[in-house]
Amino acid sequence: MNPNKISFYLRGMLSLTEENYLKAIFHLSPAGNHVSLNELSKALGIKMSTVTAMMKKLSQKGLLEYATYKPVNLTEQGRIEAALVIRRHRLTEMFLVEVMEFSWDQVHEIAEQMEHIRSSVFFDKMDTILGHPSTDPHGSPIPDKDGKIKKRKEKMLSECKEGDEVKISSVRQGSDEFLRFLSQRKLHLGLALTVKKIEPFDGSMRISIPGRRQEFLSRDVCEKLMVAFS
Amino acid sequence: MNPNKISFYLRGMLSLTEENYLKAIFHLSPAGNHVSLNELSKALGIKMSTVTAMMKKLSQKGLLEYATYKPVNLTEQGRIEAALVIRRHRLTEMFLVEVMEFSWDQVHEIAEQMEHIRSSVFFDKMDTILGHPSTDPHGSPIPDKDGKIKKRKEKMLSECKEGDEVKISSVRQGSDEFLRFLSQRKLHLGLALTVKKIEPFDGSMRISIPGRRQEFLSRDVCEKLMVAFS
DNA sequence: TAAAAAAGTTAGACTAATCTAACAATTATA
DNA sequence: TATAATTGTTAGATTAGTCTAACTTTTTTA
Repeated sequence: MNPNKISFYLRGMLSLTEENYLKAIFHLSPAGNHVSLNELSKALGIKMSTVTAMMKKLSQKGLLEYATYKPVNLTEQGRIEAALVIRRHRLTEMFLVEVMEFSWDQVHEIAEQMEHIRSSVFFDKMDTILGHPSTDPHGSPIPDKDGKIKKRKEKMLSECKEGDEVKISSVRQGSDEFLRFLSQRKLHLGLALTVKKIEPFDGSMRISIPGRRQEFLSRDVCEKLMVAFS
Repeated sequence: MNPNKISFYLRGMLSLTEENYLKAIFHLSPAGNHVSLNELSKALGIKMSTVTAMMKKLSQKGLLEYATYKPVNLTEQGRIEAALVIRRHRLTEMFLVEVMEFSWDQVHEIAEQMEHIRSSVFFDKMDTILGHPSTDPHGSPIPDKDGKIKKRKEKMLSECKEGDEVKISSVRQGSDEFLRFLSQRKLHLGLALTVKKIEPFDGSMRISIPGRRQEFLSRDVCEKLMVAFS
């Protein structure tokens, strides 16, 4: 066997591809609900037939529960493995932003590759350098070394009611375009805001931010911004 | 195609595996001489039949020159590609040591994986942070962005000190007799060796060569062997 | 509820990278 | 130089991950 490949299969015996499937399932249902193969297929950009085959394999390995014509869900072990991939991804993003001074819209692609690096010392070192951060640059929680994730009580901004005082805690669906928009409007993580008015006909919001004029956000934006009560 | 894989084939269209072959050939003959498939097979830990197949493929891609039963050598393009892999490897090693404070013996394995990351900004950033270093932590030169490598000054083996890890880079005064001696002792160009002990009274050396027993070389021999830091 | 649409499965094929085993060419050596 | 050892090649098989195409099951909808 290629010695370069050996290291790829030591920890947990998961291939890069398998890790990506687990991660995708986790992201499609962070709460641990069942995920349809169709969703998964679309999320990964891989044909359903291939996904079916992989589900059998991962089920065989005890990482998820699968029965024909049924949606899948991760086993405890599968969730842990997925969470560890996400841990590496988010630690990397944090490292890229905090230590290497990348902007937060540049880091995803790189982290996508680095998350598969086989070296626990490497990620441990990042963790230490960063002072054991609890979230990544987008505000998403970083799972701990056992794959446990602290639940944050956050919700979509669109679920808030008038008068709520909240802080932007994370961003759902962080496409480059959206991140650029946020940056342009100076809507950064941790920003405190108050919901002033919700337009009933289109769900858009008028919000106030200390030191600024009131601003409007479309329902679309409100559904992508996650907030927590401060 | 798997979108995760797409990014793997953008730059230069080389797979991780192909990059590893090019790198290995380069390391076996930094000076650009021919490399036998047997050497390559051993260096990579891959069976000769597989190596033969890959040589055809890389030759097809214009990265090396290959004819059946003949040793190979890299084309200009092949050398550049190899040098760029090595650039990424060495920049990474330097970064791991200088910025992340790893010790020099921990970094190789990690760099081995990071060198294949597809992101020029990532390595550019490392380069900037490190202040455009010219060598890695082991003293090996870092190729520039065009794959050009500064010629290293070689010196007589006799000028080395204990602990130096060098490669035989050339031979001074190549009398037939001396060349025969070298061949008999299997001291060929490119051979990596470590200076273990220098006898103060006669300048003879005890050296170690991977995979062999320690050997002794007289001062005479040490003055005729030119070496470079690998 | 029957027909249509969507989701899921199976079979068969392909590619990259590997292997083993048999054979061929080259090089070293007795 | 004949023979042995080493090096290199070819053919055929394997594995992981992917695909297309035909088919089946489940879900939606008219």
